[in-house]
Amino acid sequence: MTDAPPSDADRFARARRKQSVALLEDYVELIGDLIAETGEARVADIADRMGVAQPTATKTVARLKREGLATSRPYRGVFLTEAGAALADRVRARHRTVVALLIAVGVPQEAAELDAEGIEHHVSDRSLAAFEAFLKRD
Amino acid sequence: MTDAPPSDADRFARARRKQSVALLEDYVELIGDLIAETGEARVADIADRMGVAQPTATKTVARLKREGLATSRPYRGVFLTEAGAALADRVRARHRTVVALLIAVGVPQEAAELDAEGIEHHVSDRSLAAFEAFLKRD
DNA sequence: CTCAAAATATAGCCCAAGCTATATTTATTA
DNA sequence: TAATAAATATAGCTTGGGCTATATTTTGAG
Repeated sequence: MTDAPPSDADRFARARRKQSVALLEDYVELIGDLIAETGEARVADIADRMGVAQPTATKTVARLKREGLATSRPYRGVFLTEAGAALADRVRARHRTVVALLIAVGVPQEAAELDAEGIEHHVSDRSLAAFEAFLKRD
Repeated sequence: MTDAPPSDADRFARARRKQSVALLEDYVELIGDLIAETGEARVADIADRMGVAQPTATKTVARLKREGLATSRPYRGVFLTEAGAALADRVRARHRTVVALLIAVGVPQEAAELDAEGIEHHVSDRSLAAFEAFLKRD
């Protein structure tokens, strides 16, 4: 009996854990985007694109550094570590797949892009694989 | 130009708002379930099913009361207001639809039930309608 | 009916994530 | 190059949602 069905408490705990990394995923993806677009990720731009005040972005970047996902020096731009860059790639790919899946089942594009922002963080690898298989069908 | 495409900041802000009501939705649905199953919703049972400590459940119930979703008297069970019961019904229906949609696109049942717990809170009415239409197809 | 057990409430702590206001540093321009 | 503007950091506050420890109330057994 090593795999009894997960209890409600297990499911809720899992959703809480996913939520706690969601913000880190968003920041890492955004930093990767900014570097790709403009060559650097400045705190002011991160704050602007995330829709938060600048000190909020500074604080979250500090958390990214604690978690080994980013580096930065005072008054300078933010960079991703290897782990951060790898996470950004995975998050970006997953985001695209979620949007495509939503559109494939009939969700209008704008709603798909809005909803994907919250949904993506809760899509497990198993679900992601299923989404990809579904999108490849004829 | 009343409907320019939502900015990144808009999308993130929207996801943050959805997240802030997610916990209330879960509690309200659970309280409805407990009342249906056992005739009453006790704080200890809520805490157990949510997988949190009892004072955490007490505090969240207080927030439900502030938001007009539940009522309770000291040392007594928790009840839903009309608004709370209506929300519980909507949440329960949406949860079922999300699980069914995930299974319909090929997600294994267990993964579908786990992932739905986090996904459901970010599914807009437009997406929900699309899911229902998709599930009704031949 | 009393008293012990169970349930609930309260106090007080932590951390994350938001904010405003202000200090500090870097960059630009006159 | 000195002064100003822009960017970043820091301080300190709020709220939400966790926790443990403990007080209080209700319930149920003898």
